[in-house]
Formats: sequence, C-alpha cells, structure tokens
Amino acid sequence: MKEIISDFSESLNFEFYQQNTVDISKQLIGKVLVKNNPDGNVLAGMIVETEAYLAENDKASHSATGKSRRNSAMFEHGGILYVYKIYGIHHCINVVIEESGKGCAVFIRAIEPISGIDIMKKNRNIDNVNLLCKGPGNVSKAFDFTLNDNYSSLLTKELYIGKYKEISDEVIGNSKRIGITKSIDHEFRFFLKNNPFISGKMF
DNA sequence: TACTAGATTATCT
DNA sequence: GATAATCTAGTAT
Repeated sequence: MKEIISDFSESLNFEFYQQNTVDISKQLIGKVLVKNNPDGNVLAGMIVETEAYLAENDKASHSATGKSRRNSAMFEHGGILYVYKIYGIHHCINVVIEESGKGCAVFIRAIEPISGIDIMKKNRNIDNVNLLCKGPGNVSKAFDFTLNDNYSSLLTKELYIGKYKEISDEVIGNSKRIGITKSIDHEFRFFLKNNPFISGKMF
C-alpha cells in the first residue's frame, strides 16, 4: 500500500538551489524529501532540522580547504546530493547549493517520517518513530543513503525535495551548529520549534 | 538528567 | 598516522 504524500510537480527546481545557502537552509524546513526506491518503496519525510555550510569564511565547511576527492560534489552546481562517511560508521547527507565551483551545502540533520515508515524501521532496526531520522547519521540510515548516492540529482522523480507545508518565520528557531570544532560562532542551524523529531536541544 | 567512552574507516596530511 | 558535520550504551549524579 503506497501513500502518495507529494507530487513531483511540486518539486523544487534547479533555480531554487542556486540561491543563497543560508536562506535555502531555512527554506528547506518544512519541505518534504522523497526517495522512490527501485523496489517500489516510497520513503518520504519532512525536513525539520538543517545547517548551512558556506564556501567563504567558514572553517567548519568541508570546502574550506579546497576541492578534494571527498568534497568534490560540493563544488558542483546546486541541486545534487553530497554524501560522506563520518567516524567510519555513519553517512551524512547534504544538499549542494549555489553555483558550480563555490562549495556551499545544506546539511540535513533531522526529518519527520511521513511515508515508508515500516521500511525505515527495518533499516534502522528500531521501532520508535521519533528516533527514526533524529540526527544526520540516522537520517541516512533510515533512507538508506550511502556513498553510492553522492552526486545524485535532486531533480528526478526517484529523488527530489518538494513543497509540503507553509512554515512561518516565527516557528523556525536558529542556533549554533552541532558537533563541529571550527567556526563555532556562526548561527547556521535551523530547526522547527517544538518538533519532537529534531536532534539536540532547542536553543 | 548528564557525562564518557568506544565503535570503525574513508579521506586527508 | 591522525582525524572526523555521530550514535549508543553504560555509569554516575
């Protein structure tokens, strides 16, 4: 039984991803990430927590030290996925933003599951829906994103981000980014206030 | 509720 | 050889 949660006609277009990274980081809150697997399973959820990583003046960004094998996807044009592995165990997903050659991305930290919840539970091997996509490593595991998904386009029917809910500014909180050791002063983390699916604390 | 340690490997220096 | 945009389980408070 498939639940149709979003229409591909509602998907964000190429131009959307070429805009300012911090703006997009905030705008992605309340949007829906949709992944149509080849086996027919639809995985989807609302983005509830993001962080912006910039090309300039941001030592925490992977692009800060220039292009390398790992971060090369970040230097593509906006609208593709940048996936990397961290601590040898977890995958983390980013949405590449802005024009080719810059090195900007939005880090997806947490998602509220909407569709394909049984598959996500199986992928995570847990039963608590609130924990399914809490934290970047868990998002990747629930959606089964791996290094193979690096460079994937977000402009296809198989994988895209679509409009979902209108979110007003006052329910979006922002704070310092989590888990980094450099440029810790920037307040580039955005989240949906009082949402039980976000990671970390709400301050 | 809060802190700490340990897991584990692609990538970078 | 060292590091890392993390997560979880365990112990302490």
